[in-house]
Amino acid sequence: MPELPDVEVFRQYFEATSLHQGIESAQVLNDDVLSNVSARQFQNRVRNHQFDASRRHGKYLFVHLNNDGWLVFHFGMTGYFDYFKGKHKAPKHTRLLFQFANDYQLAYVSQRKLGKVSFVEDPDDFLKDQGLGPDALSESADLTTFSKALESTRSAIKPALMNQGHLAGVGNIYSDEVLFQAKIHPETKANRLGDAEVRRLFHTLKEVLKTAIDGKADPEQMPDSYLLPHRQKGGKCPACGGNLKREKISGRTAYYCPRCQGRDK
DNA sequence: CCTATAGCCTGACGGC
DNA sequence: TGCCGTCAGGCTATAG
Repeated sequence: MPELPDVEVFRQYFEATSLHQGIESAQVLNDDVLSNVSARQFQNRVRNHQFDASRRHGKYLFVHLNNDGWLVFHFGMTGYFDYFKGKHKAPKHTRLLFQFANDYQLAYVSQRKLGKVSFVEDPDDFLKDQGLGPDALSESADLTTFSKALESTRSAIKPALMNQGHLAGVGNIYSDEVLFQAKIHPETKANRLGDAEVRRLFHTLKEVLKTAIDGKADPEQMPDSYLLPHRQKGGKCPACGGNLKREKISGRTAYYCPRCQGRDK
């Protein structure tokens, strides 16, 4: 699930539920998801402290602890948070569980364990180490940067948009959505796009991500003109009604409308 | 250097 | 019902 819009919604959820709450304890139900700390270290650093700030960059969520240091959540393909009242059972595949003083708990759930949680002193150092580009919705992800990134690669536009080193936050689903809205074929070579197309793509990208966040990253809440709710086998193009095409592009499943999204490669 | 591909991990779904 | 293959909104290490 988690691309930029999803993670932004997780961040808002985290802020609304888990900020400024005394953490009485934390459980590590599966330490596969911890990347640079042991279960014991994790529990010790969290216990009797509070989360007091959050920040998102691309698909990463940073939460600050009031005793210094940040916890970094990455959600992989199947991660999410669930905040619930103490007595209830934690969801299946809960890997980490925070117990708050108000008798609520926050679960970090990750079915496939492709996500990771770690501790960092400085988020900016972490981002640099990961080689991440600017967050797709930030000011520093401007047209010039975007355009340079696309010129620098010979790959297809879809994987170029998903390259976190160029621009952080766009994944498989939203790259399809952005290309559909911009009416660009996903296999078009990134460095062959004309100036006008690059500009259109850039504005579409920002627009789609913002719209998705406004709709809580919920396909049901997307505008009728969006591909997302139709992105399934047998899906029809919301613009022309034609059959959507499903194809593997650099290892990932792409959906697009062959009629609306030209086929100039 | 670059880009493309297999592998990680677990479960859901469809076909036989 | 059971078994098997395929697929899944991410990233990394490795191969070419």
